Amino acid sequence: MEKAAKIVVDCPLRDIDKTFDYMIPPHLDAFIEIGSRVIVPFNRRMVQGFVVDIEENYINNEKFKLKEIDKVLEFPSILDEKLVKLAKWLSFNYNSSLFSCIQSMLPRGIKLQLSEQYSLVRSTLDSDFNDFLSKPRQLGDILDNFQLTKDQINRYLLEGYIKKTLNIKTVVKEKYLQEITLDRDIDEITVPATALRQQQLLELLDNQQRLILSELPAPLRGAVKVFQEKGYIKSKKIKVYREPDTLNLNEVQPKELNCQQQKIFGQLVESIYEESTTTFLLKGITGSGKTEVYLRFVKELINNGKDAIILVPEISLTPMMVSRFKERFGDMVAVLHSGLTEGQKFDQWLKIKEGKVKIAVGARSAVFAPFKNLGAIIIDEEHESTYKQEEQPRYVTRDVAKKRLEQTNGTLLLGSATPSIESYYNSKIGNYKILELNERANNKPLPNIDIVDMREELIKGNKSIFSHSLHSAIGETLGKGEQVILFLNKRGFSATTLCRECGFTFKCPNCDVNLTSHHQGNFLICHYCNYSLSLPNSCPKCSSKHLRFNGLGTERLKEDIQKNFPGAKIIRMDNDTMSTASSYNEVYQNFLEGKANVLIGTQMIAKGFDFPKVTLVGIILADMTLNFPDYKSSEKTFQLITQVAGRAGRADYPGRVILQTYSPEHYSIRTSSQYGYEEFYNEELAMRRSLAYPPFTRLAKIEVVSKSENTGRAVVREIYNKLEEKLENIPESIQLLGPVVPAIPRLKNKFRFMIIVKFPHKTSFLNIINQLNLIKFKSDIITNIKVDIDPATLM
DNA sequence: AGCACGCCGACT
DNA sequence: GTCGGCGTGCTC
Repeated sequence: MEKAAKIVVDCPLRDIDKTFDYMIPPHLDAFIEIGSRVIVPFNRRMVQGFVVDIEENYINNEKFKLKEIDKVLEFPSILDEKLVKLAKWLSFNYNSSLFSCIQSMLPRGIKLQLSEQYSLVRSTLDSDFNDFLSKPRQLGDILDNFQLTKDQINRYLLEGYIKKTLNIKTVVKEKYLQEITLDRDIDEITVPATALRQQQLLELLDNQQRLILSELPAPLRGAVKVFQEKGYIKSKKIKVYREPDTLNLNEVQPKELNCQQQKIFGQLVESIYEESTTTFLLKGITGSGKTEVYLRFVKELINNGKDAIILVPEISLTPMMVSRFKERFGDMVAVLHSGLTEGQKFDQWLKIKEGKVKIAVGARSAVFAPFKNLGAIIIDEEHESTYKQEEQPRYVTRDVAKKRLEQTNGTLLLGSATPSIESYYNSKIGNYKILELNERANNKPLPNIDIVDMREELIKGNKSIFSHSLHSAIGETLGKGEQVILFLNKRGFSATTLCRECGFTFKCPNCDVNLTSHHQGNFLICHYCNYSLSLPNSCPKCSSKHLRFNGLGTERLKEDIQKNFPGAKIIRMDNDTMSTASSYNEVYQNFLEGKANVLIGTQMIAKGFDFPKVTLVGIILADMTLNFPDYKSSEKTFQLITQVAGRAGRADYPGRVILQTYSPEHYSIRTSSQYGYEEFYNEELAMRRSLAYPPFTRLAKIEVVSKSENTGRAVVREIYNKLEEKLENIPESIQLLGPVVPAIPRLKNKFRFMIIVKFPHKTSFLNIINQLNLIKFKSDIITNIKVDIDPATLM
């Protein structure tokens, strides 16, 4: 009786989701489990792989003998069985290769670089060759130095002159420090009176007992060497975990919970002891103290011996959340997000894996943090679209979290001031339990939102981008020494640049979009492919000199503010000004300290900011997000307005919000200005129902991207026909739409074609799409096929 | 992805 | 004849 293992190999294959079978040799049997990382021979070379299944009674076929697993890399295994199970679920549900799913669960730095080396076993007739191979050499090295062919090398191998060994290198190395301590009684050590450095070192060692070699100044390291030679000291390697920078931490006493918070806390605590998974939706207005509830809940989990994961929507928000948790839980917290260095990521992951921490705070991929006894996952700002992974595997974090928690009967806690339509609907139909916080902790009312109809301003003869009321409000606010935030969801100077005589507009040569002007209009840049061009003096088509900037971006807004309010000190915050990782924090500090009094920004200013002196928020043009050609644009607009409005009046001064729009009658704008989530939800849900959009149906987006327009069109047609044929015999109603031409048909010089599928929640569609093996429709290397299940947008 | 095989043209 | 160009096919 023999054992075999199913293994996913680290090798991109045409047959996207194939596993390969290998024998488990008896001497490795004790170390191989589901989730083990192994090295296997694969088509004349060695590759890395993961064990995803073990077959106990494998009968080896004489005709087709399986190869054996060569090495096991870690024991206990790098992934546990539960995570492998989750990877299989991911692979099935998001039409992704099992390998890509496993990869997304591990830090990239864990990857190995394999290379083969040759060394001498017994002497050949060529003495130069013998000398050369006295130490291990790469094949390329040998071929460069000797007139040998690969065949001749292989003959040497066969005849036993040389041998091949596998060299395994990790991309990221674990970090160690040298710690030195005295190895003798201090009285036994005599240092010459002239040796100043040695005396300093001895004194330091006497005072501090242990010293870290790399922290000593260079001259003292010389003295360390002398001591080492004399045997006065011993040194020891100590493992350190690389830590990301954190904001300044203060000792913080837990805040008293108010009545609402207390009640919610009670319900969360109850769920810890339940033998099933509960999903809670915590709907709490800005400033209602959601984080304090998270902190208390996590404390309770830890007291029960469980681990917790806290997810935040983007990297810039992690430092805030991390410091809140570190203040309360000290070094029980690990941080995981893509802004860390490879080494930091690796070490933070290792700390979790080794059970050294109980809490992980991070971006979406932290949902896979390798805790053994996961008690809860908290998803803060659950409605954010950043929780959708846009690369393979294209998962929805909320659904992955739920699936993962089912393995340990853990609790899923979704928090938001403006829950996604899907989540709120789920709470209405009883899938999630709703928890509500509608009192602000400081009892301050939410700021008033005044809508200004920009059409009327135009009729009144006001052609500027500021309505009368916004203009005077900015003046007043600045006059009182208070601060203003202006929100505009478009970076750059102007949206389009056109010729006033012939109507020519500047377009990107690679994408079907207009170029956005930057740097006072001197440069034209494509926001999709970064193509840029300096603005010519005249129209390329008719040579007219009358070029005009149309539409408004943050850059021009800044210029206009400067013109209208000469005393204003302005900071701009958008993708262009946020070049480095630290700039976010810099802007935050500068504005907080009052070094500027106007903050202009795109949606990145909508979240997390807490400035006590901001009393006015201006939304320059709410229509910008509203007119996005996507079924979620109303929802996004509502959420953005609510969030941005929440930046005003956070401390002692009352705040106000002025919202400028050309469509004040739109329900997103109407309801958000009243903080009417329920009204918005009802209108939006009715719309979704009538048009058959989520949550009433599920969506899939199949996108064909090709350098050749004709190939792309042909491939999408072929897929459509095949799908149509497969769906014929299915009783459930699955709706195929397309092929659809997307809003931007050409991006980075590639043509795009889409098929949209609407399918029910209980579905066999996933089976069908997985069996279809779309890769085989791929006719050439210039055509790509992407499948996105539950996409964040249909664009 | 890599690695070998094979089939064709350019050269000793 | 044979060296090497890269198109094609396979990987338990």
